[in-house]
Amino acid sequence: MLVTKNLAAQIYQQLRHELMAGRYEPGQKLKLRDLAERLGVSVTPVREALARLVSDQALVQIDHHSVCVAMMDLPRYAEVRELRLDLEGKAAERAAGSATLADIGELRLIHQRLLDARAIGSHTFILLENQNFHLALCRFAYMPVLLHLVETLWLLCGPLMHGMTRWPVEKPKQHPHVTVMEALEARDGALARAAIQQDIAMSTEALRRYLMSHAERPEWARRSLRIISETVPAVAADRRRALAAQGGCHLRD
Amino acid sequence: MLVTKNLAAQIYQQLRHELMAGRYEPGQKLKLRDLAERLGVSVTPVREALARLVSDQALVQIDHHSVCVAMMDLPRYAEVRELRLDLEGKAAERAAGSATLADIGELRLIHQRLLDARAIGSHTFILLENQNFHLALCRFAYMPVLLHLVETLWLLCGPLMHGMTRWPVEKPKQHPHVTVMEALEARDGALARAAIQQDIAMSTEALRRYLMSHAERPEWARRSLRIISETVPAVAADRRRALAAQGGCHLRD
DNA sequence: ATCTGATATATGTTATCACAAATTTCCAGG
DNA sequence: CCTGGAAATTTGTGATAACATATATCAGAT
Repeated sequence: MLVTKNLAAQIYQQLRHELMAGRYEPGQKLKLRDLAERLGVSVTPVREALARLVSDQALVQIDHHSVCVAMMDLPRYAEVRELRLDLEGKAAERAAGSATLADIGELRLIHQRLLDARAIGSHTFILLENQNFHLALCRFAYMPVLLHLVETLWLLCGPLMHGMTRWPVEKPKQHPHVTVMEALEARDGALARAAIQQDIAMSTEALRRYLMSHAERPEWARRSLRIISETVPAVAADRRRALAAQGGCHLRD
Repeated sequence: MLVTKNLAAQIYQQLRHELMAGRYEPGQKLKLRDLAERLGVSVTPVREALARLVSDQALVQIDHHSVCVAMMDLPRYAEVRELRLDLEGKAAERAAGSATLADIGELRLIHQRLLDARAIGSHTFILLENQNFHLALCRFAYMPVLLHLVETLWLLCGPLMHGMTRWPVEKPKQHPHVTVMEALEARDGALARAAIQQDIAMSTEALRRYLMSHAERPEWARRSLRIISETVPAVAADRRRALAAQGGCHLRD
């Protein structure tokens, strides 16, 4: 088994993690040669990595030639929140039936690290371990496609955390994560769903307030909010024409 | 306004549409120079396009150096089906409140083309217009993130349609699409959701049977089913170490 | 002093080349 | 005829160069 993948994949992973960790500012332009120089490689693999992140919608094409970190406004964030409630709720419910004891142990470890990070006041690590907890929970549902969708959502709102210095210190009787883990042990799907949804609702409220206070953005970056779909309706006609021209044949080697 | 985007983006769009239309066989290897020659360009933009499709999980890295069309087995397809029921159901419900008369008119046009295609027995166009209907419905919910997720799911199961020559000729009193459009006019979200879910359930049943009859796949392609997540747990430790090494500083220019 | 236009710099795009790794081909040996 | 291994071909990877376009800089005119 080879541990080192190609350069482009490594760079993609690194940028993806940095994006999810909120290390780039929304609207920030990413320059090819700058990144290449910083990473000590040529522009070719960097281009490939950026292209993949555009596909992930973590970056957006701003004007046919330069890319920037995706922006988010209030309506879009509300949408991400709603979808996270649905999808992570479903994952939690499913995980209650599929998570092994080892899985639950891993969740406990992650949550302990989260508590440690909170104890020393490290916001970076609080964010990171919180993300780890949510993604691990989705992993333990053993639904790879669902996990992919949830990762997409986390990647989307990662840049929002940029510059975030406070994390809500919830004061319920018990941290929702603990309730989730108890529910998994008890194989109580409904409780697991409710608990993770409460956690999402609480933590996203903080981000929502943060987003409202930073509502104004660079004027040119506003456009990135309009980019919504890869299959634009305008090309549908051309698609049909192209398909008709080529008939029903398949492009097998 | 410039109509021509760069080569890599054009190729990405073309391959994406071809994938969604089922013009490639699951497990089929895609060779860089073959594609480049067929498209009349050099390998560089093709590489970028393929990289994006790997991010979309429409293609998978098979052994660190070659990519093939993503495979799907029965459990994974069940997952896609379940997620489609949820997400497209939500979109339909939302669209009932947000779709304009023009939007409903567009749906009617698409459905008419679907009927035309069925009349002449063109399976390619039946598939295409059916896909158009579902994606347009999601578009009219005006939830761009949700639309992106649903497109991801359609892209994932596009290759399954490869070589599909029959489409279920449902015989309910009324085509579910018609019920959807009526529900949108009546602003009845619950009905719209139920109707599109019935449509999904009916049409996916045919694909499920098709998948069962083609269960056996090239041996080496089986591996592609194991590739599930970009943020593998193994790298979590290194991530934390890297973050710690760089402190809390941000990578602003 | 400000605006305008030209030049210069920066930046994205794409083809080509050199290299490495994998696959295939083909020949020798059994 | 089959098998093993070496050579040849194929295929992906990544750097570089040439080019196009956008942005910045600066000089000159009003």
